[in-house]
Amino acid sequence: MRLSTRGHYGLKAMFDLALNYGPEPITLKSVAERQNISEHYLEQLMAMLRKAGLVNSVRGAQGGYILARPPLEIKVGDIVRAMEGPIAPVECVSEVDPSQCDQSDFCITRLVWARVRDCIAGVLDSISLDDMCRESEKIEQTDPANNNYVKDKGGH
Amino acid sequence: MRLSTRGHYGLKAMFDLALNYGPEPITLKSVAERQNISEHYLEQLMAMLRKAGLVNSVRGAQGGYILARPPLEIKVGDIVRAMEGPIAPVECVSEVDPSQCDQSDFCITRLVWARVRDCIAGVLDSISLDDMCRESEKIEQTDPANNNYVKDKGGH
DNA sequence: TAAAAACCGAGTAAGTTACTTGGTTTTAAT
DNA sequence: ATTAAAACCAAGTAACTTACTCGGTTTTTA
Repeated sequence: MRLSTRGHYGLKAMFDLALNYGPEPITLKSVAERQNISEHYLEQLMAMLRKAGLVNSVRGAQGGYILARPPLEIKVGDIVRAMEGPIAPVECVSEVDPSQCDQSDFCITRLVWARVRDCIAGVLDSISLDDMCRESEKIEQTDPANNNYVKDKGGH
Repeated sequence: MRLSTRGHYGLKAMFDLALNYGPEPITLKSVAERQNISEHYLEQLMAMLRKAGLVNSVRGAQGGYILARPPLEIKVGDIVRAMEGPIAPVECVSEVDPSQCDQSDFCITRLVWARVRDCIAGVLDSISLDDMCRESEKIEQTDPANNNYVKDKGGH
């Protein structure tokens, strides 16, 4: 019942882009450094997020990545599905074309897994990147010592 | 976000033992046949369930397996934990000794995974094998054609 | 004593994961 | 025009996991 690092890192990276959301793109290198992820590996994950339409990229010097939509409009569920595929504790209750077994109509275990799937999807789809950013600000207020990976905001 | 077949088959097998719950042990062979699981593989899964204290075994001819407790006292969560380990979408929110990263105190993604973990555990721990048996009877009443893997109950 | 059953340990093919390596292409700044 | 910074791309790979199989031994009942 584990996520792979794709989903784990994918959310970290997207959250990083949300915390640093603005008009300018964020370099993959800086995300990788802040989030402590191998740069080349994160590149592959970013490609998946881009193909899923969750981030846009800007090529060339001063380029980088930006969220394709504002943080409020991106749900954790979108990210997890992009990185891990349809939510499905077992294949026969996959959100997308579940496989049928001969007893699927009467299978009680299947009903259990369907409930698990729905509860996971419910949680993931109820949390937006914006929710996470606001949560982060709350923590920052109670303990200003931690900067939560936000790019240097102070005057230059 | 997938269970392995261990959890999948493990629940099927336990549900089978619950449907056929009684004073006599059920042979692994019959469970394997009804549930369409490789006999030798199921043997290994049964060993895990036995070590977790969820089933008792009776050796020798006419032997087999019986639930260690009545179906009402066995939750799906017990079975999944026995087969798949502690519930943990990512390692750092494992139910059992979660690994710490340097930011765990302030990590927002971690809070998301903790919520996922709690919702999964909540569903799994709210369903007992007895619940599943009752659900099965309900379906049997609406459509008597399907026998839901229950051992032949008719007169001998 | 034979058969039925659980128990046990080792092997294994295929797939997945979490990367790394070594580039090419695009673009802004100089 | 050149340089450097960045995204983009394809392939390889070591380690691990999964889902089994194989070939037995031991226990117990009929």
